[in-house]
Amino acid sequence: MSSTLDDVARLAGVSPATVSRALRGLPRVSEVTRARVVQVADELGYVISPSGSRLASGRTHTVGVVVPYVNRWFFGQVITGVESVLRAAGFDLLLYNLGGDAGRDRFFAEMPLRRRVDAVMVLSLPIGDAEAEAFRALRVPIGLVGSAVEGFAGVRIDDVAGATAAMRHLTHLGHREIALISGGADVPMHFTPPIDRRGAYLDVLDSVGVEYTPDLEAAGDFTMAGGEQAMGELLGRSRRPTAVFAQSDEMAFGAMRTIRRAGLRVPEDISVVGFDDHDMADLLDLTTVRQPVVEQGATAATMLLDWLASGEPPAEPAKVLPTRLIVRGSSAPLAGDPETSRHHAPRPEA
Amino acid sequence: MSSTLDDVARLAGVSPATVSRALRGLPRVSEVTRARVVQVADELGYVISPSGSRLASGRTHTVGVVVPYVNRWFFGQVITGVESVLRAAGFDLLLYNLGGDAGRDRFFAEMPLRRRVDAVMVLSLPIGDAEAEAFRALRVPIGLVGSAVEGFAGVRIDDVAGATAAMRHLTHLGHREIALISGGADVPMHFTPPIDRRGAYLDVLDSVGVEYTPDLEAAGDFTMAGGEQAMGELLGRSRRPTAVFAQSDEMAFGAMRTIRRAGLRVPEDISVVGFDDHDMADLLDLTTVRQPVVEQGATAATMLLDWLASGEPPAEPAKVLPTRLIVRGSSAPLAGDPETSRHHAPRPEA
DNA sequence: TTGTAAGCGTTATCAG
DNA sequence: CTGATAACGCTTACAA
Repeated sequence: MSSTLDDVARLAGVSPATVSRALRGLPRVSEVTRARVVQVADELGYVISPSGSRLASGRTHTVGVVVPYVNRWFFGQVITGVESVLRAAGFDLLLYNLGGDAGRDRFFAEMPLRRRVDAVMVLSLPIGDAEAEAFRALRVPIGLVGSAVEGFAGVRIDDVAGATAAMRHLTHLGHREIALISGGADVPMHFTPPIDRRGAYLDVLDSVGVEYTPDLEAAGDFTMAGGEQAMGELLGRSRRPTAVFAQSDEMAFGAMRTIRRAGLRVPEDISVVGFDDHDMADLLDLTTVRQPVVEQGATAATMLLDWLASGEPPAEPAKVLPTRLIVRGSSAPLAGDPETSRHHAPRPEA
Repeated sequence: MSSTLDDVARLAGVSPATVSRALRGLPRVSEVTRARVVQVADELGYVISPSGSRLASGRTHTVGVVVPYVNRWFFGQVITGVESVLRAAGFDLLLYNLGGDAGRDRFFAEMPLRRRVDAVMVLSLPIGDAEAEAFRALRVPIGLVGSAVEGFAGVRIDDVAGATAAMRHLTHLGHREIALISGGADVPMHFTPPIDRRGAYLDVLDSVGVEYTPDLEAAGDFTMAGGEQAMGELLGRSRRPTAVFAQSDEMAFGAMRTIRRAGLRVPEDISVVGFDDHDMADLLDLTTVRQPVVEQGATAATMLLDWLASGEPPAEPAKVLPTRLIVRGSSAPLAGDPETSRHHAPRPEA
């Protein structure tokens, strides 16, 4: 039904080998021959057969993209960045959505990418040594967003700096009773964002002479529902915080809701700061730490393709992109704090 | 480096053909032979070469998934549904993100799926005759979510019913000055959701004896920013609506923000109803029409795989999934309406 | 039930 | 600069 390289060769009056070279833009083909071949090819509507090409060359021109949850804002953004770079380079994107622990286990048990990709991009997936080893066993370039592993290409943000900015913002506003809504409980060693953000929380507290107390920490699983619940726990404890730092915007959204349901106001009673600058953060007037999400995906994909093209893994272990504190209406000076309250002007409701 | 089918054959002391049959679970292989082959195969860590298999069989075991914007809530959900079905069936998912008009044009100009997929799933993409023809030219089963085209497998919701429920809800609350925030201006013939929803708007208005006026309609492009702007236009006109029906939740979110920024309250001054039941709808206390999004993806994928397996296109032109009105706090009786106000109890803030 | 052998559509090596 | 020719790894009649 559809025409093959041999068909093109026959009609152009040259050998298949020449057609192959001509169409791929290889040297050692005279321009007149190439022109003829190209013309015949698109007269015939010739399209190369990927299977044939892959079998013969050994390269798939495909990148596997492994993502925990396609349906979460963050991953949709990263994929957008990755996709545009891959597409522009003529690579196919094979999507693997893990979607929870079951899918994750199945993935690592079967490693379905074996023999079908030239490289793999892993998006913000908590990775331990075993997982890193499983990827390494594929013997293809691996790119990471959000974590750094020796021997892989990585792009991340400076989580410490971002979280520090968020926390300093709160302490400058006079807050001292600051709660933390963290991610999950057990994060593998190579997935540092939750650890780094928590570390910054502790350090900033320490820098203003406040002692850490577990009473002011709750886990929110990086989801809205988790944030909602975590905030519930926090409000149920003895000391009510005057501010909350959530490790992600979605958790912050959940927390804001719980606060309001409890009859309290944001920011008058409790200030809330998130992390990400989610699409909805502006709408909900949430103070947050903006990170370049699409760009992380694009940058990581670019590094991966460079690696593929050069054969050399990237020199730098992980590229670090900047974050920026975006102050909105969900954070305000501590009520009655003499130091800061005179700077405070009321903001319009979102 | 990695072992081939021939390696397995040699070690198992059988022919390559037998290995092929044994590993694929085909009949006409004795159980003892199959057992031996399987054992040798995983001793060797044998993994089939997709390229070889594809070239020989002509089937790619891959489905191309074409999506307008991966980073929008709706599409992330649909992809999740599609992915789980494909993965379970052992199919690969090749992702094509159009990401706007430029990408869309490039896609249709190049049709990069040619020769690389067994079937295509098109997610809520506005499709005209030309596009439908382009897909048909691939000569593979095509699945659609959100539109119906003759000869394609389709899954959609009853947009008329959904929008009617939303509009009736508003008219029952006493509203008569109801604005519509519609999608884009130019929707191709085969992409009916915006048309159907608008039709329902007109019909319900008509059923209560209200005449349509363009003053009460604005386009929001199915985005939050678009909804924000559309609401701005509506408020700038002579007649201020007492209620707004937005064709998507994201547009509704934007509209709510504009309303509040204008110093008005939702629902006291203006009721707002959306469409989708977006993750954030509950948080923002938005009355909306819930549609089963993940399930639409899963159902469409299932139909597509059935078609692929049987060779028969689905009998029914498009499967229709139900919607359901979810009443939350963003809609309330028309202020001062004697008919309905006695039923109204105040709701807690979100 | 199993084996033989001819492809499938490219690429790549090596002559010419 | 161009052409034979041998892979690449598997599937699938067709035979046995």
